[in-house]
Amino acid sequence: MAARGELERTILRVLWENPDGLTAREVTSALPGPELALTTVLTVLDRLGRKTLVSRDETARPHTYRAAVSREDYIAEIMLEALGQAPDRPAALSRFLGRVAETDTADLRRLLRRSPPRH
Amino acid sequence: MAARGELERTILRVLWENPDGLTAREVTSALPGPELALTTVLTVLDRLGRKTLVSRDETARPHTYRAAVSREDYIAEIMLEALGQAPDRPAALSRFLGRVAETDTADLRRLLRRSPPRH
DNA sequence: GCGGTGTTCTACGAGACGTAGAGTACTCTA
DNA sequence: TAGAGTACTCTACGTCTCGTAGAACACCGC
Repeated sequence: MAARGELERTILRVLWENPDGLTAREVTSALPGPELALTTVLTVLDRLGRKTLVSRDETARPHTYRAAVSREDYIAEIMLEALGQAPDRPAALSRFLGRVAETDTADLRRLLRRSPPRH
Repeated sequence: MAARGELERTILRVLWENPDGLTAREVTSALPGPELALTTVLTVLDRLGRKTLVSRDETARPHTYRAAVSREDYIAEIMLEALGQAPDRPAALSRFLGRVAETDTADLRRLLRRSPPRH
């Protein structure tokens, strides 16, 4: 299940940028724009928790919230899910390659070289 | 804008599987499960049209509906959009490669070989 | 025990989506 | 060319997600 709302994604981003975790109040402060009510942020953190995208450390009293998935995993997951819908995967990959930036194809080449094919 | 609902995606899939286009009634028949009301399908086709995911030929009277985006483009678009959210694109690509099937990495190698880097 | 702060419960409005009836428009045929 | 049948549009409603936050409850330090 993915974070589909704007606020959900923004909060996830804030948590990704603070790997050590933040309190709800800190998240609130870190959010751009006019400050939201603390309860609003807590509600969204709770929803993200139900989606297992955020975990919470309840040992200390102002609980600490952390992203439960790495940003890269999250993104890779979405990409995989999209690719999984293709009946013709090579075709989808081909379109993908045709649209990514040059630097991305260069990165892909490098990455594929690093982990050579186990025949 | 992506088709987020189940029915919207299913209808898109039916249209992708019938590249010559279908009438609303034909879409209705092609849908799995108990037959929906024709108006239901027409409503969804209209919504997909507003999202520019479906086009319609109005010259003949039972209008003909077609997917306005290829399945591969649609999928590549979602993948690109996800990748675009990564501040560290190579890292995201790396995770992606680490999770795709072996056949996919093989395909990627082949595709990257076919269109060599313009240094 | 009390006051302040954090957390949970409950709620509401907006928007997307599945669903489809009522009304309107078109077209074919008698 | 008028009627019948079919297709399309308009409107609508229930459900779900999401942004938003107050009210109520729990906890901790003084």
